[in-house]
Amino acid sequence: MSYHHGNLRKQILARAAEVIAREGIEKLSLRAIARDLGVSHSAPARHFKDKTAIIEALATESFSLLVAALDSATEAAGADPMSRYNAIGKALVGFALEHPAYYRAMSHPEVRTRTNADLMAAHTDYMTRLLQAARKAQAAGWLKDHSPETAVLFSTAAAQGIAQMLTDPMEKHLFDGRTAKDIGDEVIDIVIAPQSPAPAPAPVKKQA
Amino acid sequence: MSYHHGNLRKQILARAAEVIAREGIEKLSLRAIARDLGVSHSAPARHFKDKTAIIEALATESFSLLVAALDSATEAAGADPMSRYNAIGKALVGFALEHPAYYRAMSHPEVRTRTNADLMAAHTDYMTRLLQAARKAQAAGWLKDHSPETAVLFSTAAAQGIAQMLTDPMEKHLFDGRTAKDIGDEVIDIVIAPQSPAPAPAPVKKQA
DNA sequence: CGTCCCATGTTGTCAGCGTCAACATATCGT
DNA sequence: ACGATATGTTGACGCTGACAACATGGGACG
Repeated sequence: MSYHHGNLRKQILARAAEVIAREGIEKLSLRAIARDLGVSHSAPARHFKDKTAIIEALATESFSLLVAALDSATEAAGADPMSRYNAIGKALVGFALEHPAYYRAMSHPEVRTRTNADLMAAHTDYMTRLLQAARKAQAAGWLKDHSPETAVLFSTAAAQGIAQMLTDPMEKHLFDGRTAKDIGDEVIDIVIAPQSPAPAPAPVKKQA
Repeated sequence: MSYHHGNLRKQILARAAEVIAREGIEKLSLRAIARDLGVSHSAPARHFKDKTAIIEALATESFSLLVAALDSATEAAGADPMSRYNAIGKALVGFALEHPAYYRAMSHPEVRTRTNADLMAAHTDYMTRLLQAARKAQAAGWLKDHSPETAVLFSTAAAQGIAQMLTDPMEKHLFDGRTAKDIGDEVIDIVIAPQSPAPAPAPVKKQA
């Protein structure tokens, strides 16, 4: 009971995520969080050296969650390399729609200029998986004439861009009655077809 | 001479643009701007009701500049509809790279939730042109099976996404020595081919 | 030419913020 | 049992955006 709070750090992150989701990342206030948690105004300082550190922690956590989500989506997509990369794209958009706070934390410009080791590691892990999956999709015929870097830039640009537009109040008029998720999926199918083309020339030969 | 400053409004916008370009939109401070312009701390209030109003004004201005840039790029691209839409994409990325302050103002979340009439009009004007150009590109064969809204969402998502990634310190490792502009152009060429395919069937007939 | 209005700029104040330093207390290893 | 240390508190500082009350000077209009 207590004076000591227990797991303040975790609760700060949770509360911060709520606020970001509901009111936007701009409105985040250390003091408001402290008040909400019934703790003194500078208690959070023991856990986060400054305000950005909270967003940074959220972003790091977010990369892990995202990688996990991508992994499970990839696995569920079967063996076809293009299906798998397509599933990654859809999972990325889905993640952004379902966890807006985490997603915004990841793309916050303040975070992107910081060189925190944990954060960078999480980001590298994420990027590495993307590059690997993209390479395999290229081997199956997708964007064969481009470097893997370009392929990843194009596809993540499209995925991140559509995620942003689908959560942008100013672009709602383009929805035309459809749900954000449906539009996202359709756009991802343009970026990379949902399955590899048939091997083409020779008639069917090897088959299970 | 003067107590009255003259064109404070214009200078505020100019100074704000500088600050945003150099230090990011987060660091914008009304009082700092006032100091820089040698004016009292609440002089800006006569011209902008609050801080966001400055960003809003910048965003509105930005949409106009962007539309102008897209128009001239379109014109320079000739008559082919796909060439024209391709040029729009490249011009959009170029604009983002050349005028980061304006571009960031346009995409600032705070601005996107505001329903300022001027801003909405500028945005609608922008979107209308995109839709028109996209429709013509579709008539020439691009993304024929999708609605114009989907086509615009996909292409602007990709363009905005790549613009963001190209200005993101955390993704520099994907550049591989190339310039941002070159990568942007390559990505846009993936989004929409730089010219319409030959009409296919009949051999060459009409020619100058 | 006079005078009044109002756009523009100033001064002063307020509450809220992030950060820091100095202090208090609980928890844990020994 | 006790002392180190992690965690929380209190108080202060300078900054911020916003507002209200006031000052000034240029332009409209007689």
